[in-house]
Amino acid sequence: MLHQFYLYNTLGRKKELFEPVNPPYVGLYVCGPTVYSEPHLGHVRMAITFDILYRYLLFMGYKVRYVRNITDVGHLEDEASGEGEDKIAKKARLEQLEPMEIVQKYKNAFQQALATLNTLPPSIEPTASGHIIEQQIMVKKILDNGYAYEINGSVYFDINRYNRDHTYGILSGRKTEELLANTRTLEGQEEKHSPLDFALWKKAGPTHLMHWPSEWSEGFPGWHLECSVMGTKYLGETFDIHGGGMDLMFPHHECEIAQSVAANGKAHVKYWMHNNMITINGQKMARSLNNFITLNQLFTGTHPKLTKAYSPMTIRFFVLQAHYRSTLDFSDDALQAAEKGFARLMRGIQTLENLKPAGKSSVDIGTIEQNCFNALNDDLNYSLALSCLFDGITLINSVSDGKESLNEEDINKMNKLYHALVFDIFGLKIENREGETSNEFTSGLMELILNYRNEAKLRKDFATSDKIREQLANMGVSIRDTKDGTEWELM
RNA sequence: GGUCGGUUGACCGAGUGGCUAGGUAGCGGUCUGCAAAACCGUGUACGGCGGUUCGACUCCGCCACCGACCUCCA
Repeated sequence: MLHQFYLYNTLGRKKELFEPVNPPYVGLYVCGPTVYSEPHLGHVRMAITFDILYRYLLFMGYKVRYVRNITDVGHLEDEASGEGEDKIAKKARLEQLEPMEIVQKYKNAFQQALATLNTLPPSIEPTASGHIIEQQIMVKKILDNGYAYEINGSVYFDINRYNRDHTYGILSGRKTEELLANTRTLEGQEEKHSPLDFALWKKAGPTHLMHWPSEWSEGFPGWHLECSVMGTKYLGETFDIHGGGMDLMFPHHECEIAQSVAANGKAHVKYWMHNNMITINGQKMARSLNNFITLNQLFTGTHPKLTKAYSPMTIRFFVLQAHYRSTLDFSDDALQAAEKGFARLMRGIQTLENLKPAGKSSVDIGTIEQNCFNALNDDLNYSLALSCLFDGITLINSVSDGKESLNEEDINKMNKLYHALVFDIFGLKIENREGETSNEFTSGLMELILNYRNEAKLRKDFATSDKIREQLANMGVSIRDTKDGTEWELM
């Protein structure tokens, strides 16, 4: 199948045909989490969006190297708090732990949470602290090229100098003059020639815990350096796709571009992709706004805004329902709707797997497949593709009800399509509770119980059969009588 | 204030110059001993005001409101 895959490039603000720099290889770099607190719903949007992109690229036959960094060298703390203190260091002192202990703890939490959500692990998950030398080399390169200056052991990027040869702001559409007009006067900025200049290397204060030696000072790398460095180290000086949340567009990604151009003479990224935020009551869900819901709270239902626990696949389905460039508003109602929608999809696939073939098909299957891939090829519109799959689910159910028919070939095609889309590309999976439903002992018991119930039904002893059903329900087992027997599942 | 984006039915949320998005909930029906599931039917949805057009929710203009970014943030 020929895939004309279009991606919305933030650089240029329009959809462009995706053509890898060096086919069939694709380099994908995504800004990962800063690991100093629990993973929350906001992180999930990023992880799932780019997981689906990664899976779809693989599906199309590309050889993809997916790099997602872990920021373990904390960025500067809010300057208002004084010393430009390293965030990770600050938290570490509060909890009386080594900084690297914090990093390890939340890194583990992230990796585990993302695995639970069935995201594929990146090919490389580099850390900023593991690339201090490379970052220093890049600082040196930028200094050598004349786009930075050293002062008091710190090195700053020189925006004015850069603007003589290039243009700062091409990604976010910002103009230097306008930025300057709106600059706030912040403390600790006297060293900079211009307020827009940003640190490439920062001398560590006496209270600063995370620091490394360098030719300029004992210090730490600037906010934006790690991504420029690790992206080009593992994917080349110019690679295909760089992703991240919209809130990183400026200044983070803008600075990345400037750094790469200043160091290597060319931009390092062909397609910039930005996912939108998850909102709660219309406002961005973020650590800094303190309105976030952690994944743990979602999985256990322990948050005032939640009426119950939601499974990882429900969360994934929830995220899947909105296009990645739209905001997605969180609510308990929306999650309940997602939970039921996901169950319907999974039941439909089960029905599809058990469909009896007819001599000929009464409907055309081809349009469903066509619609699904048209949607995905149009800027990864997975929410539209999902709605196409639901059209197919209605069809599948109709066939199961005997109102429509499909021949064997079409049933096989449908099976292939649904498995490719739902499991391989969307990354959903059937959630059966390990150890609860999938052992022989349990299924033996259930068969025994349901047999007794069916015998009661045959005797028209509905009082008994209903009592069994009720008691099973109390234990969390729901049952459904079908023409082929009785099905059961854990609620 | 600047830049960018949004405003869709009870809720979440796609999309298009004329044809049902989809999911969830509701209502009516079919099936079933009942329930569940499933199927069928059903709701004068597109912020306001103008304009372009044979026709606009979809294009243009103005206005209102909301949000993101401009400071670490997915």
